[in-house]
Amino acid sequence: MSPGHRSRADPPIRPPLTRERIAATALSLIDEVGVDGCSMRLLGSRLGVEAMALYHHFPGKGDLLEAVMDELAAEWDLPARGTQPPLGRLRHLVRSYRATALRHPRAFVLLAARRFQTERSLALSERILEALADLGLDAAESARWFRLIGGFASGFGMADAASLERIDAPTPLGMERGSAIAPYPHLRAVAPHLRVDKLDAVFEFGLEVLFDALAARLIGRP
Amino acid sequence: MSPGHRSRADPPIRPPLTRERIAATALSLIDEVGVDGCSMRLLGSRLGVEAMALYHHFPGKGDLLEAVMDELAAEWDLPARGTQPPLGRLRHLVRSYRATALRHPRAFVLLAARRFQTERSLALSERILEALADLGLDAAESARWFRLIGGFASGFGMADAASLERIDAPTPLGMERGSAIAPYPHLRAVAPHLRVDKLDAVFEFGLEVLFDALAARLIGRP
DNA sequence: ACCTGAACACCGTTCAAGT
DNA sequence: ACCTGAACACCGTTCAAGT
Repeated sequence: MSPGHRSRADPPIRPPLTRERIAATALSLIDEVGVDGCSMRLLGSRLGVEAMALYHHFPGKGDLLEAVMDELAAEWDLPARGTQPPLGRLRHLVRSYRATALRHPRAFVLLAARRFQTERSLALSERILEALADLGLDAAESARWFRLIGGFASGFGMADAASLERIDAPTPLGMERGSAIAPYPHLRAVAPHLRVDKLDAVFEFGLEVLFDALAARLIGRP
Repeated sequence: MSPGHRSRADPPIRPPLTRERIAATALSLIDEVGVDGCSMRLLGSRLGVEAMALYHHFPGKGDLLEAVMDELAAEWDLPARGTQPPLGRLRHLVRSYRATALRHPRAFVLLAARRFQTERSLALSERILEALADLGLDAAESARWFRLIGGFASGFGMADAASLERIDAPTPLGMERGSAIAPYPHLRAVAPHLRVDKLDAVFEFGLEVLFDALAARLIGRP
């Protein structure tokens, strides 16, 4: 027998349990069953381990979910300062953030609803503020635009996630079905333009409005 | 003894259990302990009743939370069509929606994260679309502005709610404490302008940017 | 150091029974 | 019709025990 031989009594081989592997598995489990459906016990079984083993890598479920948020943040693309002018970088950062809602509609609520202080999330904020500073905004103006852009990206992402949820969800469709909105003529007229296939165009329109307004306020500055 | 006499064996008097009273109590319980802390058992005990009694008024917890959302919606003020010009009505509607985040920071996440199809929520959407139509926008343009304004209001409200949460929460403060943001110079510089006492000013700035942009695109229309 | 098994104090929900 | 009590199938988490 070769030196690598495993007898019948050996436990089955599996990749070692690490924070990274746990968080990545948790994210794909949330993609399947949602945040509420992602229990420590179910996650453990996905990893071939008892639920309690997870507590050797995370103090509690809150910390695990924070690691999942960092997993989302790892997908962001943060362009370096020299590669593009500030407005282009801003556009790129906002698109990158919103793309998370399209890829992980069920996990996106974590970003919007929970405090969020990982290295990568702070890095995104720093890049946005850096771009605003490069445009010549002072700290008070940057704070205003930061919250405006952030509110837009977060609110838009939530709406995207909700729209994508509905596609294969068994829940009542609401707007897409005529029934609930029947007494509301304006809702009826606008509903076709809020469909899932229009999400990108509507998002790009909002981005354009915001950045046009920002650019307009920069005219005549040193 | 008077006809209204109650013998020692009578159960204690309490207001009758109705959907309305259950939903209102659930909202104030969520204000105290958050959505996750609002269990059917705890809510029942607040109402002087076993948890299972609630299932005679709501098919499940999801329906109860929808009634809580309608309770939030009942606080909105929807101005009638004749009282103000369309832009003034829009401003009023967005302020009214965002005010919910200030009054009920722990409940606000329900509005942002859950599908939401009560009469009152549809009425708010209809009023917003009515104002946009009164400005002369067609259905496709209305859909774009509806999502832009909605994303702004929703995203901003979530940020407000998160800021208010932090005040008496035992969770780490992050930005307000210097430690986590120490390596990020722009975050450090901007943090003082993101404090809770600046929320209103920052919100009004965003509102002004959005409505200026909207008004600018209406110039020269019939 | 890493994982298991049993246990504790909770959940939402079902169901038969009470009044 | 409205509410209770017991029960079921789950939770997150603690802790002593295994290797």
